[in-house]
Amino acid sequence: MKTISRKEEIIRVASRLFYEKGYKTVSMRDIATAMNIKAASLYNHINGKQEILSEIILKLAEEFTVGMEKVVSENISAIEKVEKVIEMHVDITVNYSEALAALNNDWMHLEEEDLKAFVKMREDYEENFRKIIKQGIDAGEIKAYHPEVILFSILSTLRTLYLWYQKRGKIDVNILKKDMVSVLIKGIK
Amino acid sequence: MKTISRKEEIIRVASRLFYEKGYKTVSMRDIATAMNIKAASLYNHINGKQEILSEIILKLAEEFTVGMEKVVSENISAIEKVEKVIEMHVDITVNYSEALAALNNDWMHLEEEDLKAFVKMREDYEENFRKIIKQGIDAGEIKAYHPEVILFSILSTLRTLYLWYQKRGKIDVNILKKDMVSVLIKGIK
DNA sequence: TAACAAAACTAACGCTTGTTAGTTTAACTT
DNA sequence: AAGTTAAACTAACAAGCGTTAGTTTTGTTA
Repeated sequence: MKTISRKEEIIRVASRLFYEKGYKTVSMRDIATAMNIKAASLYNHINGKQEILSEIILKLAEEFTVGMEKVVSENISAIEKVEKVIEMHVDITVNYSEALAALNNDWMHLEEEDLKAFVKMREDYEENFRKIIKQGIDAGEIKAYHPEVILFSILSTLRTLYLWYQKRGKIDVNILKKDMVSVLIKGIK
Repeated sequence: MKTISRKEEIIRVASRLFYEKGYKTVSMRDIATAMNIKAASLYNHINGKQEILSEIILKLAEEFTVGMEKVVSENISAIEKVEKVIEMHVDITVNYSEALAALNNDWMHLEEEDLKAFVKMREDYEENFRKIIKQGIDAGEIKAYHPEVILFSILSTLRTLYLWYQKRGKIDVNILKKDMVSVLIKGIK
């Protein structure tokens, strides 16, 4: 039986607050109050505010990186790869919709080491996506728009999905996947 | 000859800093330092930090509202209306790319009155856009996906455009408009 | 040049921030 | 029941925050 540790609980509560108000606006006292303890008690479980942020963001970034690498290595067409990427985004969004806010809005508040690691992962991710699209265009599966514009359009939608997923009553995952694939793929095929 | 007032200069400098680090992270001393003056001097021109934020956001929101109402009132097809909306977004993005960061990321830090006004404008805007899409579906001009999914997909892309416009060397406005219309419209038509 | 207004300055305020040190309580293990 | 450890507590710190009051500098007009 897996019980969640106090540290994990702090991170979960912090994610929710960061989602609502942003990293800089949420104080350690805010997080503590939400857990019915005092701010100083948090330090029995974590090293500081900064650590909470990097745990949230880097763990998620890892998830995206691993997912993307898996898709890239599969022996399927470019369009199918794009579909898989979309489905991965939907899966992660559904499971971590609150943590995604920090990744999207507060990554610039990471410190030196972590910031560099995050930016690297992000760039690699985009580069992998870009390659898939180019490969699809070369194979004649995807319309020959500027790859950059296609990449931007799809990624923008996927990255903002967590906002809409929260706002409108958490639709069924499979329906959501189907809708996203439809709207995002049909336009470029 | 129109010279910009000191107040306008403060707002311009603040916009740039908010774009880079976010409203909460930027202090009045940061803004002052960027202008080579002391923080207290800012108060000769503005009433407070909060006023800077609301001037930035509400002025932009007004711009969107007016633009949308103009499009809605035109006697053209739904698809043409969507095109006009996309072009309006591109125009505003090009002219106010830094101020757009505050509107997108820091609107929740507005206070009571201003916050209510902003949310109202935003909702009205989305509702107008939604109506255009539904009208297009009814007229058979737009594919019969869920209107909400189409709305979300297009708006996400447009709202994030300011990030990409800054990152990749400020492309020519007309080319950008053409690309955006292509990618966003062809998928739903 | 004297007068005036605009816009800078210094100094300080009350408050909140993240974090630490040291102590007490609560919950298991033996 | 005694001992041990995890996790809470109180109290305080140094630094940074937005803002105010009062003063000095700067630049323009009479």
